[in-house]
Amino acid sequence: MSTLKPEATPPVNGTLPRQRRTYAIGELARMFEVTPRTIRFYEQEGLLAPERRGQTRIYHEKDRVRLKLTLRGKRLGFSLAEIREVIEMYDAMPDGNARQLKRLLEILADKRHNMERQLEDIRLMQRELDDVEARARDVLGRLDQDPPSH
Amino acid sequence: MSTLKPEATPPVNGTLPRQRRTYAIGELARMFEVTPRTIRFYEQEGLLAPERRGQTRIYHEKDRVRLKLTLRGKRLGFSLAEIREVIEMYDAMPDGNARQLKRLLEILADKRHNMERQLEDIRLMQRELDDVEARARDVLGRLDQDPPSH
DNA sequence: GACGACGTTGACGTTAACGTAAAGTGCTTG
DNA sequence: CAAGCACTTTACGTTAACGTCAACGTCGTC
Repeated sequence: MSTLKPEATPPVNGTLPRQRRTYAIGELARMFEVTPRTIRFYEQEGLLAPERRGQTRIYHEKDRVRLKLTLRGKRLGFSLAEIREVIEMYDAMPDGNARQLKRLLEILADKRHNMERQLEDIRLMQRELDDVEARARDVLGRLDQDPPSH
Repeated sequence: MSTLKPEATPPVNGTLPRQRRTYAIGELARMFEVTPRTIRFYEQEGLLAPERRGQTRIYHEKDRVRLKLTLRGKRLGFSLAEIREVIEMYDAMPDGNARQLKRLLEILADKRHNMERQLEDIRLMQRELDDVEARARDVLGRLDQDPPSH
């Protein structure tokens, strides 16, 4: 990111520039501002399945994306178990039976509903914040022009 | 909500219709679909401070609003400690000093920033869901017209 | 070849947010 | 007045999501 290697001319082919295909656990951890412990824990919970080179874990683009999605899900209040459920069903999709797929659609509809409510919550909360901020500024202004006798 | 009491003519005065000013803990719990234990816990954590009639707690409109805001905050991923901090500062606002008020504004800005990110997260997540759903429907359709030999 | 940075596997600790169970109080209703 | 129901406090239990620590292996490099 801050290393100034000229990198020659960037490959202008149609596919993604596969310049840096793998990551070590520490790299990934710094990228997303989590600890390696967290990443290992997510693997233990079935959210990641990195390659192994001997003992050490090797993360590819796919794993990085999964981690990103996982963390986004977490910020939205989903539990790791919920996230795993979706990920597992997504992976099993191609040869999943109809029942499983319909179950997946149900789950997705549920998440969607959840996020609709969150959107509404955010709008309401933003109004509250606006309100509180206005009052605070009001009081502050009054303090400025009429400082407390104390 | 579904009780069909005629209620006489609703009071058409300017202020709020003060028909039902207080609530018992169980009532409030049912209203918000939480347990009484949760409500007591929130009190213990300094989020509520209901009146007492002898031993038992009496909740007023103000308490109900606080509980509503608290639960909304929780759905947005705020911790009870964070919520309490804002509530406390809000209560102490009228006679808060400038430093406290500025601190409050900082906190509010922070929450706001948080929610901007959440909005973005939700938009991204909704796209993911759209994508996953489309794939699922695709596979499902294929299953319908060409059932698996199994 | 010692050192430091990074990686690994257990295993136990910690925190938030309640759940649950015990034991008692107070009203009102048959 | 006994039963039942809602409320109370106290206290210990539980779960999720990691943190922390020990003990060890593996590089690169000075």
